[in-house]
Amino acid sequence: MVQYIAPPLDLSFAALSDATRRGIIDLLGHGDASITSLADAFQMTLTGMKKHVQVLERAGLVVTQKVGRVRTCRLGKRGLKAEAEWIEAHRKLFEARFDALDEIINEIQQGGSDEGAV
Amino acid sequence: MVQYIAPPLDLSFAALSDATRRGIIDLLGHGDASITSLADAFQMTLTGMKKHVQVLERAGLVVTQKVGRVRTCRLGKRGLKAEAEWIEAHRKLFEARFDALDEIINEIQQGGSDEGAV
DNA sequence: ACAACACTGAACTATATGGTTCAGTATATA
DNA sequence: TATATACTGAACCATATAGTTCAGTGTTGT
Repeated sequence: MVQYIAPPLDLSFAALSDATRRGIIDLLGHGDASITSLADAFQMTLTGMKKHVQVLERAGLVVTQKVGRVRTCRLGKRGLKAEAEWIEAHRKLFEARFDALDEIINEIQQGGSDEGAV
Repeated sequence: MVQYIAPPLDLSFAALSDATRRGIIDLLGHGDASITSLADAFQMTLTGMKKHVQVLERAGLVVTQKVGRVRTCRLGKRGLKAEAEWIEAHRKLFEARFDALDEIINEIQQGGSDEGAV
């Protein structure tokens, strides 16, 4: 069994940081597509589109397969699980932080000038 | 009322694509911090850390405030809502896509020639 | 055989990132 | 007042991105 090194979040978040690439994922969500059709859809040269697809591929978000002269792109099995998990975990941190702040504000408003050192 | 243009997902995903910056968010989730303390934590020059914080600030993920000579960084109120929403919506697309594939595979298998090509 | 098609690779541009050093400015402290 | 602290800005470096053009290669259709 070949060990699959999961592309780190670096690659997937970087891949998602471009609107064209998010659009590609969007489009592939509704059906597989060739490089040419993607290039048409986003008004871009074939070469330019190929680079975007490569970025998505490196991130594991898209897989491609060449049959004859056509390379077909589809969403990767990996999905967005790891990314969703990171975001959710940290969303909780954000909220916890604001709850802590609210407490401090409440304490200050109570009138007690005790150091709100959080 | 000043119109606040929400930083697009481009900026936040790009901000999250670096492990150091994800680490900063992690750290700020447990308490506010100065540039110096962050630079220490990540073994980096002050100037380098300041750039990271600026990237996070532009993305709206972190806010800073300078008091005296110390700039304190904390998590931004904006949170990760928009990012979570994008990820979740597209996670569903990924899964729907695989369900569609499974159906096709089932159909093929009904017909006999079982190419396990997935 | 030959033209059209789909992709690929190299090379080039402009800009951004991730980091540094070095030289400041402003603030706190002894 | 002098010194240390905390940050800031400019300049530099190497690499990556986002895009292009141009010149191929290999495949399909007539």
